[in-house]
Amino acid sequence: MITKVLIAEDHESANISLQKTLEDLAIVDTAHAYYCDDALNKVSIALKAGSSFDLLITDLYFEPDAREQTLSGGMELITAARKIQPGLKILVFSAESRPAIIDQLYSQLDIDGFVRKARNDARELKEAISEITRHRRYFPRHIMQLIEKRNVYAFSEFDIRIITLLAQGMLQKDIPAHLQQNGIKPSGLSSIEKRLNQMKDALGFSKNEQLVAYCKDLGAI
Amino acid sequence: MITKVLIAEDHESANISLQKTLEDLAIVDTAHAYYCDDALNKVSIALKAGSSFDLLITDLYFEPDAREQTLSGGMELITAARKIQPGLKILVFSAESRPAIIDQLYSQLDIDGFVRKARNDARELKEAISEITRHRRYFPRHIMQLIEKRNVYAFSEFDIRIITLLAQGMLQKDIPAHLQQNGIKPSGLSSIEKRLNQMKDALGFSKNEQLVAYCKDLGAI
DNA sequence: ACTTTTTTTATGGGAAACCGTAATGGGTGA
DNA sequence: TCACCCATTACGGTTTCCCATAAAAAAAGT
Repeated sequence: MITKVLIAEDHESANISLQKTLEDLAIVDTAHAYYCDDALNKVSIALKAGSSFDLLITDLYFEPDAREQTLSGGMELITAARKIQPGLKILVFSAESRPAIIDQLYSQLDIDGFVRKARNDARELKEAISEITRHRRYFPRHIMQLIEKRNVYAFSEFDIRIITLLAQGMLQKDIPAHLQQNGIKPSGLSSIEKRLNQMKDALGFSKNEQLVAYCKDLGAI
Repeated sequence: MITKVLIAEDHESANISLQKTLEDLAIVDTAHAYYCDDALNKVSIALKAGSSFDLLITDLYFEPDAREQTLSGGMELITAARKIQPGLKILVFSAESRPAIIDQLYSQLDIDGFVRKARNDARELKEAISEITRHRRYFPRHIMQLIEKRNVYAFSEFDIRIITLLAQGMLQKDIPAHLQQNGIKPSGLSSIEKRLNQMKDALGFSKNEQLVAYCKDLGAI
């Protein structure tokens, strides 16, 4: 059963609606954190006091301000929180829509649910919490579709590296030297051209600009 | 005095927190619209019934779904609503942070206030409504700073057009023909090169890929 | 150990992009 | 009308990219 919930969210308004939604579910034991570091602290303190949180609802991106933070965002918070309390359930509530990012949350950070800030987000939040209470993960169909849409082409580390360098303005002809310096191989110019051609071919593109735009949309770079 | 408020916002959660915030201000006569067209309808109906709204709180961007809409977003809604009820006060509540857009809201659409979905947005909403009640416009300092901080390059329609075409894979040398077909001038290849160079120079870039990536990050394309 | 296959790297010709300069054309004022 | 200014366009040389082919290296198979 989920009774004690921590909300990590910098937007005051989102915080308010989350609290209201939890009230509707008869969950009244809630704590709020407007900064990642605060959130981690509260998890730690509650754990030591023997009254640990059952669920952490967190955003992904926190706007930086004057207060210096060690945790840069929701992903780091999730990793850090799970480190000190492995069983903690985690529900991400964010406006993020890029498939690569959401996929990473499920596959690498092993979160229990993701609700996108969108049309019916309050209703979805209730569904998600209800699922998590039953020790199930929340995988709504439209989120799955979003993730699967990514499987058009599977970018490798190498692919991303090349496209990132291009997006940063590096000349194609200068990439081999850069790869060699970082001990990455293959590093030949022909290999880079070949890889780019394969990607463009698979996606029906003809120019590198298209690859950059596509990867930006996906959140791959 | 502001007593009757219409909220146009597709996010259920944002809607909830707005309602809560208005309740705190003892404003209980509120209506909600999850679509722009609905919002305009409600403004129109209330006006005809002699019980018009005092204030419209609206988001800028509404996610398209199955329901076909004539109004594409908050900006069009504002224009349309002011057309049928010129005196309507308008407060924009959005995550938008691009200076050029916010500036446009104040200077062209003549809105009464803008609150960005951010850290202290609920508090700011109360301040804004309080100001608007006194028939003053809400121009907090940090919003003004955002607008004035226009050191970032202001892309023109022409710029965006060119970069969009590049991101879609069109060859630079083929762009002049395309522009001529659409009756856009200048259309010379040199003019396009010049514009691209100006943009790259202003942003410290050297390659078109950087421009594409930058515009994707900005949401300009 | 040797051959076969695959991957990586090198090379050269042609296309596109880049960059400076010159020519063209349209508007403004004397 | 003419001269002038500005924006736009045209042109030529250089660099980078693109693409096909060949050589070299590495991996796999016998």
